[in-house]
Amino acid sequence: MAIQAKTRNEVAFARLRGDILSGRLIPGQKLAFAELCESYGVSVGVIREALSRLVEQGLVHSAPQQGFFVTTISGPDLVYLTQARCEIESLVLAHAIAEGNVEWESLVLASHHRLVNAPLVSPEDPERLSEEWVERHSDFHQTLLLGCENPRLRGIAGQLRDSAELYRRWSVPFDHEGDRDIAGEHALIVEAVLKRDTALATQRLVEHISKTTSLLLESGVVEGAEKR
Amino acid sequence: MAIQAKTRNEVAFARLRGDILSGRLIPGQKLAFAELCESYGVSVGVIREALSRLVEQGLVHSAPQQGFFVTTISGPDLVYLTQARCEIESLVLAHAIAEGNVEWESLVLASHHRLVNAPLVSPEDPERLSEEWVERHSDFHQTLLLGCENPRLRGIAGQLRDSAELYRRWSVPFDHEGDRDIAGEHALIVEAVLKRDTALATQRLVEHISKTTSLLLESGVVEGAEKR
DNA sequence: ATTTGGGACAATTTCGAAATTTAGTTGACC
DNA sequence: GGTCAACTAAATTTCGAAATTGTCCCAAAT
Repeated sequence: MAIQAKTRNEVAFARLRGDILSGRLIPGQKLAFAELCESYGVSVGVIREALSRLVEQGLVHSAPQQGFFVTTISGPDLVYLTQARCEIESLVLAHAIAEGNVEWESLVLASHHRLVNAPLVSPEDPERLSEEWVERHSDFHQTLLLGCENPRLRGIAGQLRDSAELYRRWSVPFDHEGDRDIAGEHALIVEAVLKRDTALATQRLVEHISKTTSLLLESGVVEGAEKR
Repeated sequence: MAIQAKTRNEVAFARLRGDILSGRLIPGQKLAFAELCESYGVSVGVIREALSRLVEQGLVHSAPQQGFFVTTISGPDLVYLTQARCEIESLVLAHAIAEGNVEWESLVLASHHRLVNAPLVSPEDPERLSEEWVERHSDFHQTLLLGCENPRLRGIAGQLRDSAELYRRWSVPFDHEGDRDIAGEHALIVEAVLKRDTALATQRLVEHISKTTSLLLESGVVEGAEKR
């Protein structure tokens, strides 16, 4: 008896979700059933169910009788998303600083250490962020908010962060203007969090989030991508 | 050729969602396929897809190989949900007051007027809120937040309000302590909103949301319902 | 030259049964 | 008398084809 605790639906959902968040499936791309069925080795019903769940998460868009597509990106949406993230992640981080215990502080330190010791750019393509760094970066920010006791607030913040992952593929690892230090920004956030300085921590988090969006908008790559 | 713009999936989803939000399907209840298929006149695949979407909305819970259930309610969850609603709806209302135009003010007045002219309790059962009032009450609160330009923030607030509908079935229309005036609370919120007094409006909104939760927790009906 | 209609093709949507798994019950054995 | 195993029954999960709908191309008419 093979150990198959997870249903085929769950694995298809997890894999589809991973393919979208990692950028292997790019915004605007059509998600055809025939192709996905063969690729994942399951029937259309399983794929439909997984896609429906992703629609509700905002990662996939469905047009009735027309199919499913990876949610498209756009400049205005990025602005809205960034505003929402700044305000809500600040709120949740404030809760975390107020409610988090020593165990949480340890987790923050640990996840930050893992992030620092990850290569920023991919070995094979120095123009793209490494998958390892993206994974640890996501973990680090999620851990920052883990001190907040309210699971509803944590869930909402995580949902917004997932949506933002759609844009990460287009982020440039190097700031060509030369005046950015991502690692330093993370370190400053950790410092303020451990000092329990809520105002300083939220301010630095907002600047960190805003900076990424500003550079992305200025690069003009979003407008180029949304034409698909 | 019959005009059927909506797929069977969409109608099943909408109807299931309505049945849950209106309390016809109560928290903890099992959602068996055979029953739903006959009731809605569709096959299992359609039901599965609709249920999967509702799972992602937090209205339905799924246990692999075991079926789907209406999300259960609990005291702790109600506390978390209320805290999240207070903080996020305040945030969105502040945006609405800052960004909303005259057209939005008109919508607020209109939806409030419709709410005032709806019967509070059901004609056949004076112990329960009327469906008409619940519908208009939901519309009123949604309209309040409609002035916020950011669709992401509006969506999050609406999502939290939907989750709170699971608890509305257990709300008592009459405050047996006798010191509550729901209609008055709504009027005060409208007044503060039209005066563009952000601090006062958000304060009154928070008190309005908190009051409902307090009465529900004090009544002890939630602990009785979650035992199912 | 543009538009309108028909028709073949491809894709999504829906169905109903087969395959798996879980829950409940009966029986045998310690 | 209690525990465990196997069997039965009911439910979920999965599949693959049928039905429906949208898309595209081409021909005919304005």
